[in-house]
Formats: sequence, C-alpha cells, structure tokens
Amino acid sequence: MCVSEKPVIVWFRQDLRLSDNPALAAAVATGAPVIPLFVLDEETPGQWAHGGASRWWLHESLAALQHSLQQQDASLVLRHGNAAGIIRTFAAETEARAVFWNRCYEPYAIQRDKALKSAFKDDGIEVESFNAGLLFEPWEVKTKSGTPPKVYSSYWRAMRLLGDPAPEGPAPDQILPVKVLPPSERLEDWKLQPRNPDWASGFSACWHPGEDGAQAQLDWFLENALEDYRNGRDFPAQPLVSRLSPHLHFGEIGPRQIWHRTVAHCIQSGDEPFSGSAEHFLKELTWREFSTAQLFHNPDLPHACLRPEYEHFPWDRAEKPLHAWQRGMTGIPIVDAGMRELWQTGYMHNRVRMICASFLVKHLMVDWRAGEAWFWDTLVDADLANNAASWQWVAGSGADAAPYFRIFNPVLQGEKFDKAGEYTRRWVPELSNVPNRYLHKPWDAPGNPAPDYPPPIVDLAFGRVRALAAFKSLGDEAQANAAKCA
DNA sequence: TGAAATGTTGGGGCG
DNA sequence: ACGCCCCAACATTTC
Repeated sequence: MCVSEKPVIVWFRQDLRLSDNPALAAAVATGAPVIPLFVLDEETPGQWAHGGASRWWLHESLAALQHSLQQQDASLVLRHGNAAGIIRTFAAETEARAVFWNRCYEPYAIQRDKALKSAFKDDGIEVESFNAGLLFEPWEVKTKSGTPPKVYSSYWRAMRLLGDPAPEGPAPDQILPVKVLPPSERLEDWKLQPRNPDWASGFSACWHPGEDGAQAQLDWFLENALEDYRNGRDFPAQPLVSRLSPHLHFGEIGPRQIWHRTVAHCIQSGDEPFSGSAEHFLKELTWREFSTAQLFHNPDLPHACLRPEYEHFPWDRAEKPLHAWQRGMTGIPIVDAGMRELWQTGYMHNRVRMICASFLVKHLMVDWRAGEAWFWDTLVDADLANNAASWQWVAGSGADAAPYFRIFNPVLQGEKFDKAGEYTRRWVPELSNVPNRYLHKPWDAPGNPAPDYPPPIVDLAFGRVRALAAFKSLGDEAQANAAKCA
C-alpha cells in the first residue's frame, strides 16, 4: 500500500454531523481515504456511561450518521469496547496515517485523549484534535485577572470580549472512501434501544435525532419561536423553546452554527441580534459553555459539592420520597407533570426542571446527586457538565449558585407559569376534573375531584421551613469554620 | 432564574 | 368635612 493511500481515521464521539465538523474537514483536506469510526465505550474507568434515554438517542443518531455518510459513499465503522485500546488496534489494523477527532471535555475523556495522543505520536501516527463542540475553548475564556470566570455574568462578558465565535464550516463535498472497508459491528446488535418493555415508544413522536432533524429544529425555532423566546420560554405549555439540547449534546448541530444562524436571522429580519429575545437565546447557549468550563476547571463537579460544607448536609436517604419524585407521584401537580413528561418523552421544559429540582433538594431534602443520577438516566439531552452544574446551582452547593433561601413554591410557580393548567393536565390526567382555581393545590378542592391522585408527600409550608432551618445551619457551620481558620 | 413577612400608601365606607 | 378603619396594592426586608 503506497503512503498516499493510507487512510485517515475520523473518530466520531459527540460530533455526529458532517457540517461544521473540523476533524472531518481536516481529514478530507488531506486527500487521503477517510474512515469514519465510532466506538461504543462502556469500559473507560471514571466515565458516566450513557443512560437509558441517551442510548435510545445514540442509536437513532448513529443510524442517521450512517445514512448521510452512505450518501457520500463513505461508511461508518462501529466498534465497541475500551475506546483507547480499540482505536489503537484499529489504527494499526487499517495502517492509518493519521487520527483526527473533535474534543470532548469530560474529565475522563480529557485524560484518555491526552494519553492516546502521546501514544499515537510515539507510534509515528499523526494525531490532531479540533473544536466542534463549543463557541470557545474553556481555557480561552478568562477574566481580566486571567482567572476562569466563576459566575455566569462574568463568563458572558469575558466571552464577548473575545469577539465572534469562529465561522461554521461546510460539510465536505466528497469523502474519499477506503478500497477495502474494515469490518464493522452492527448497530442493531448493540441493543441501545429498550425492548420489553419499550419505554421509549413515545420518543419518536416528539424527536427527530440526527443532523437533518437538528437543522430542521433550528429552522423551526428561528422562524416560529425566537421572537417570543424571552417571555415565552417560561411557559411550559407553549413550545417557545428551542428543544435543541439533545441535538447539541450529540453534536448533530454545533453551537457555532446556532450562534451564526441566529445572528443572520436577526439581521435578515432587521432585528438587533444582541438585545431582546435573540440575545437571551444566545445567552442560554452560553450557559452551556459556562457549564462545560465549570466542569473543565472542577473535574469533581459531578460528584462533589463545590462548597465543601454542603457535604455535611443531613440529606434524607429514605427511598420513598425519591421514588415518588422519580415516578411523578409526589401529589404536587406541577412537579408530577414535569417528572412524567421526563419519563414519557426524555425531556422536561427548563422552567419545570428548576421547580422539580428545587422540590427534591429543598422540600424533600434529598441529595442533589440522586436527582442528577435520575436525570442522567432519563434525559435524552443528558450532558455531564450541564447536569452537574445545574444541580449544584439548584442545591446551592455550586460556585455561582442560587442562595439557599431561594425555594420555589410549586403552587405559586404552577399558578404563575401554567395558569390554565394546560401543561399540568397534559401529563397528569387524574387532575382533568379539578377546576383551575385548585389545579395546583388539589388538596384544597371541595368534593374530591381527583380521587386517583395521591395526597402531597410533604406539606409545602412545613417543607420550606424545615429546608430553611437545615440550610441555614450549614451557613453557620461554614462561618464558624472560616472564623476558626482566621 | 423566589417566597413570605413586614412596611407603606391611598381609596372608599362609614359614623 | 373629617377622622377612622379596613384592606388591596405595592414596596421593602428577611429568610
């Protein structure tokens, strides 16, 4: 085999798209044959293996990627096992001249990829990594003093000072295939999708995984929802949110594509991109960057409270409250609606995520890590950085966290953001006969209009007072410690 | 991207 | 007319 025919491997991970994919573009630009590879890795130590809902999405997304590669006469090679071992063997087996990938930012992935890079260099195989997943690298965004921003507003300011994100790249015109395709495992054999019971049967009605689905979703959002995003995003009955999170997590669309197309859309419609709804949307996109940066700078974020005193919190370890929350049987309407939406669709509206998370951590005093684990397993958009940073935000244990006394009252939140009860009744049909006035507090309704709905698992006023007292004592403890040290 | 307690203001009923 | 009370509406503070 002559040198020029030696292939370049593109190792796909969380970048399951052809457009704006710098690793793929660089591989194509070498002029060599390209082998797209995906490794299902459930063995690398320290990783959070895909949860159930993510596995469903991954199957669909890989099938879509296979399909679009085949239209270019290329073919995705599937392997499973310890990724570092698999890819080194694969590079040797295919006599690859180079291996390219787009960066992941999970601590275990950084460690693995770093080791792989030096191993390939030792083997004399070219290796290069690229940015496909972020507007800016976590290490690029710094305050004036050169430290990573610790609060969101500072992150946004620092990021904007870097100017516009890099432009998006086009999909390759043509991917040169290898003459003899290395053997691939069959996607179906990975059994990523549930059978007996198929709890994901409702998913395909609400999601279209894959690059085409992601692009269509962005187009829909820009045309139909962006204008009302700023106000509309708080009302879960309305679809005035982008629902791009799972597409982003799997890299079916990149944040630079979203950024530039949002800006272009505004300019076309004669609107200012950095004000109102559009800016708000770009800021939400930047929350994702901020979460990733937090994880990058705090590798323990998914399992350790950033404020150490929170490790001494008297969490309720009983199974019953957690189980009731997981199944949407707490007797608190908006909480149960959210938890059931999550279970049935793999998604929950963000406003409701905050309400459900606050209720678990504050009213039920359950460890935020139990909520994090449940979301990890059930969300199609489960993302290590977003999930960990958001739970620590709600729990108050994070660096830039909600103060401990900020406790959502699910009744008031329901009355404020789902006044007509459209969202709540959609997911909790037992409440269909409860009049609006009592929908969010059916325990007050005369005549027992929801006989099949459970009574509240905790009295909200009691839960609030209990949480305040417990979290306050944590603050006292921290102060005492600080005094001791000083 | 909080809620509840507490404080303040001002309109209207009423003697 | 005036003062008094009530209370809704809004503002501030406290957790």
